[in-house]
Amino acid sequence: MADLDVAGRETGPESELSPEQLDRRRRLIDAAFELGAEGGYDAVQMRDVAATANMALATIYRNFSSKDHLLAAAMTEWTIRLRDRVAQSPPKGDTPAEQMFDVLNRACGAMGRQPKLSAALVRALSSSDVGVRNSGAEVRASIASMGDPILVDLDPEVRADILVVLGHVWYSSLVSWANGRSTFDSVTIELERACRVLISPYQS
Amino acid sequence: MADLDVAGRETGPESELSPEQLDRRRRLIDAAFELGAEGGYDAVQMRDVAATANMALATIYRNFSSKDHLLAAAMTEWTIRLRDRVAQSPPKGDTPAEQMFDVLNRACGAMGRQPKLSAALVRALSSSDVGVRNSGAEVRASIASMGDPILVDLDPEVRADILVVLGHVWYSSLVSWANGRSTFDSVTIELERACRVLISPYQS
DNA sequence: AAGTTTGGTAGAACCTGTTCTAGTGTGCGG
DNA sequence: CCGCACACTAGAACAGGTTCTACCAAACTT
Repeated sequence: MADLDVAGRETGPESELSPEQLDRRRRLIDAAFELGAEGGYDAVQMRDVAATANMALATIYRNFSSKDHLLAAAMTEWTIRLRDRVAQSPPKGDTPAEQMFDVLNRACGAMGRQPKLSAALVRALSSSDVGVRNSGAEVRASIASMGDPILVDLDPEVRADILVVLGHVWYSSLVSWANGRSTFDSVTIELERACRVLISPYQS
Repeated sequence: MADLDVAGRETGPESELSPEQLDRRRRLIDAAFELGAEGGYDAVQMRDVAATANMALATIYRNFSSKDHLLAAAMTEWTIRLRDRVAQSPPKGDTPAEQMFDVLNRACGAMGRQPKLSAALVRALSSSDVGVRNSGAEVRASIASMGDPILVDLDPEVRADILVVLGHVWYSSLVSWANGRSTFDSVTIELERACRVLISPYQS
């Protein structure tokens, strides 16, 4: 276990975690969801998380390196659920640009329905905490994987470039929104704009 | 002055600020630059800023609503200086995509030479503090204004869309870097990629 | 000139994320 | 059975951003 610190445990082999530890982790993430849904980022206070999850404050820090790490782990879970749900129904729209927008917008729609929680999770994603790194990468990978099938007809390199740029737009506009600098509608607008200007010119 | 709180003062008429106040503001931003250049975001501690600027802690909060607001104001200044410097020499490159990349990359190059300071400023930009809003918008406007002349031949709407998307990429990759999630090189790579995939297809 | 307003100062106090201390089981190799 | 390692706990302690208290001085009012 020498190569697994509290931050790395997140990505380490699951088998390293005992059932009790998995249960604690679950309770912690659920507590984060609960408090975040009610009052957003500021309401996710570590003492309250500990109380809600019925464990000692110090125990949280045995599982997560920081508040942001905990929230980012919650974000990872949420994103994976989202991706699976989005993947169930085929994208609407006649052109790849429209389809891509539909997929991204559906994913964001779920966030719009839980604004306080989503804003809290997104805010955590832009923390400099080391434990957050992997979560951020996983979230991005989920986003990319939602869009990948839509662009199958494009040159692989161009496709990858487009997806990466879309990831940037997705992240940047969500952070703007999560920090209260723009309305949720503007996230939609930015995504639509990006899909249009990025994908349309490549349509054969 | 009823419509000017501590956050709004930033954008209010300059005439509202007395010379003494302007001097204090100057000393504060300079202190932020100094401490940030030495030790990055964490080293910009409000008690130290106060000491460096030779004023009381509470006085800082009369001029800026938060640490992040102070750093964001510093970022605004820095960006304006940067823009003016970049505007002096014409962009290198044969195509608009290359020229745009050259401009953005020169701007980022200056940041690479002051990594701790730049990272501190960028980190502040993603704060949810209300005072930061305007600074963020101004920074973005500066970025857009650097690129605007390069794309004169494009349809104005497309041009605006491209600049906005580039702004997202710029912001997103810088935040990644500032939070230690990627190297500075990757900022360059992301910008190059975005310019290529966004602009090339629109070249007449 | 007295009063009021404005902005400054020193320093304590407060809040919340994070860490530390000391002590309590619990499982396990010997 | 002993001792040890390890995860957990309660609660104190610490750190740094932010706010509060009490006080002061210059400028403006009348």
